[in-house]
Amino acid sequence: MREDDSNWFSRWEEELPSPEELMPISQTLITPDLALAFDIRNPTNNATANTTSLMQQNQPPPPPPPTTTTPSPNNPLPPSQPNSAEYAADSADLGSGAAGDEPARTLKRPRLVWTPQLHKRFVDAVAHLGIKNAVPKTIMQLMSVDGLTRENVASHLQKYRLYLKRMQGLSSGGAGGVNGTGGGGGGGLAAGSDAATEHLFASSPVPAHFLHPGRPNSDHFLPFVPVAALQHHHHQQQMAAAAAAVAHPQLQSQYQRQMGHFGQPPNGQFEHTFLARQTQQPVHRMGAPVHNSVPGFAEDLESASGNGGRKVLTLFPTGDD
DNA sequence: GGCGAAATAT
DNA sequence: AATATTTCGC
Repeated sequence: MREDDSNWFSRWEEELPSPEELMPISQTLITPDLALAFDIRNPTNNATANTTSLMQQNQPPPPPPPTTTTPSPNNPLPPSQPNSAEYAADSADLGSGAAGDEPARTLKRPRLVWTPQLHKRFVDAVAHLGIKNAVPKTIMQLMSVDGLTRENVASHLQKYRLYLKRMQGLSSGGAGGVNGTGGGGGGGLAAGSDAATEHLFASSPVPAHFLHPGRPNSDHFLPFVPVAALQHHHHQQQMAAAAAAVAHPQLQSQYQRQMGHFGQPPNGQFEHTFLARQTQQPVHRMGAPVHNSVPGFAEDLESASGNGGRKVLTLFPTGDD
């Protein structure tokens, strides 16, 4: 594993664009697409920007093993392949036409789509941190998913906690009907109010100790190794750029330029090429270097039951989710 | 300023 | 419906 890491890292290093390319003018420290991907607001900011470029245009290289607060992480989350966050194309920047002139300032990140993969990584992270240390910031760091913000995690975490709470109620108390919905959990789930949540959350197993508020996690082992963890590394910054590009067609040219740079040709499945109702997309399927066994992920366009027309994109691993 | 929970917005 | 954002108390 370690070898692999250094391996991809070397290549990653080699193929880095020259600083000049990424830093054309004094003010722009990073390319717009990267800025977008990293949630870095408009470089036209004053103050901090002009000091000394602490900011790097480079992706924070290999996920720094957060040995900080981790209790005794014998096996920290597999740094493996930090999934890139996928975004739904919301855009539709109607009306104001802000996109034209003053882009960066009013630019909004696209909505994060919590794919089962992403959620799984989330769960793994929480599992390894232990409930106590599992706060948005640390979770986010552990996940090391590019483009993922603290708020993304916080929002998701909030939902997830509610989910866990419900599960607890069902598994332990039960009888009294702690929740008004009363209905099933784990498998059946009839709860009307927040049944929808189930689908996503049910896609990843909930580590046992999550359900027991009492004791600290005695076992911090991976429930199971995520398929993505087996091999394939690199590709991260491309993903980030790509994700951004999905929602912002105008950036595509730059995005492609980037792709040219890192130029990892598409040979994988995985990370579907997902585009909302954008007019057209240049074939941008970047793949993980999925080699032999890894089945990868299949794409599934499923129209939600009772939901006319709306396409829900569900990434599901053909392996073990 | 981060966290968490609830309310509210998109 | 699924996320994001805001608000508020800590």
